[in-house]
Amino acid sequence: MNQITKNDIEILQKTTLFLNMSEAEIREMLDCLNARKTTSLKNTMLLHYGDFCDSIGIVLHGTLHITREDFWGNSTLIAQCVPGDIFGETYAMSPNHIFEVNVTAITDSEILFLQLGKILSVCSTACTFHNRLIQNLLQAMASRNYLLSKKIEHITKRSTRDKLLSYLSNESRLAKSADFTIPLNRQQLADYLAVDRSAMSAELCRLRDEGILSFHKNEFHLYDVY
Amino acid sequence: MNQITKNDIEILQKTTLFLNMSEAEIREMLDCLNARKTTSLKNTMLLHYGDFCDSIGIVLHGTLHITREDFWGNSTLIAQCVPGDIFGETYAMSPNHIFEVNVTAITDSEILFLQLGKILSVCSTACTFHNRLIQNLLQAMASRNYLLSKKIEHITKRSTRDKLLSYLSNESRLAKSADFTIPLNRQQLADYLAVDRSAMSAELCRLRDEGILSFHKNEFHLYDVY
DNA sequence: CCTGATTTGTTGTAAATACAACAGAATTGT
DNA sequence: ACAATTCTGTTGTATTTACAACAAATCAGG
Repeated sequence: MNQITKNDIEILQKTTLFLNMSEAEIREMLDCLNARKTTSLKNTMLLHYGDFCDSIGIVLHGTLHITREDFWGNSTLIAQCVPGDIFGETYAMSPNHIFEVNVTAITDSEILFLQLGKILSVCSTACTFHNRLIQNLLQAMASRNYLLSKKIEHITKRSTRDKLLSYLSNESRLAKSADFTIPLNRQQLADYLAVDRSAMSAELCRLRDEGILSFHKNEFHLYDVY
Repeated sequence: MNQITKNDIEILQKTTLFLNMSEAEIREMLDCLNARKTTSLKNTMLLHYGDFCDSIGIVLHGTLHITREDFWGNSTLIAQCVPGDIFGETYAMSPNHIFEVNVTAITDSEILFLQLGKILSVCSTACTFHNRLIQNLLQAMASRNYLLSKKIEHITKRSTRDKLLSYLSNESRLAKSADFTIPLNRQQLADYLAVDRSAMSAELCRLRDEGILSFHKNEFHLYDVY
């Protein structure tokens, strides 16, 4: 079993799950959660489709790719996980605990696994932070849910134009202002909205020319016209 | 305060949250969760963007529409809720508890609200089913998460063809067979994949003609060709 | 069995999008 | 300051998709 370092703890302290807990508190929790720290070398698959999985993973170092293969064997990237990210909680919470994606380390990586069953049952040592942890886990899942719903909302729109307006409208709302800065560059935005970058770029300019919005780099402004 | 009827309990018993609990157990829980049953008349908005919301809703009767308005005031349907469905858990679990969508009763409806804070803190009466409820809530959120992720996976594909193959490939996997029946008709599938029905129908036939799959009504078969 | 309603497939056309290739702007590292 | 690299916008073309309108098939009820 690998030792959990002070550095690891610092990473955990930045995760939703252990936010604002002290090192001592976290170490107590890890004990209680039957934490296992594992290492995966570059380009090795650490979790496979069909694996039994009752634990959630937290990336400590490195980068993981979550992928899925279709009927014909074509692989698609679903998510990329970097230090601090949680993965597998959906499958760990599913009734049969069967993992339905592949997880591959694309660099040498360290991952911490926490046994979810231990989180759910009140632990015998009745550690003080148990409730906090449950609350944090629920919050993390709610937050993921929120992000997924938002993405679906944008991506479901039929045209590139409507996808852009849906996304920008939401960013404006977040900023509570018609002026706002988006955190994605053009390529990232195109990937997020599942459209072609150059076509999207052209559409943005059309929206600008029609006086619906204006932008300079990543700063946008929406005009209240109708 | 409206009375919770035996009929209401029967609906609750079919929800993920209270699955397999007895009437007595549920009534004890409801007390502990500060449950409020409310009535909404047809076409009234019962929750608004910006409302404070620390409770999750369960539909007992009627139909609700969850919608969102964009910057310019255009409204989009996000989800439809029918008896047994849970809603609002994402916002109830968010840090600031601010509701970001609108909920409208489109028929006369009855809704049960459960105060989420009560779920999270171990209740003073230490009711036996508290842990079960937390576990069920986590499972419900995981399950929603799973569905959202799946949808994103399909819908992110650039062409109608790839969306179809992604969806059908997954259904085949669920059925553990190259033969399977899908639970959606053509219009529903088109809506789910965010494409035009007739274009999708045409694409399905093209896939059939190319020998990639075959179908009869909602029964499909995928061919293992390359 | 018949009728009307619903679902599914078909086709042509207009519109939107992807794709490819490139030019200019901005950024980074030296 | 310069070169190399990345990012963004532009344009033309081929492809894909939406849309509309309709035909065929299927379904539901009387």
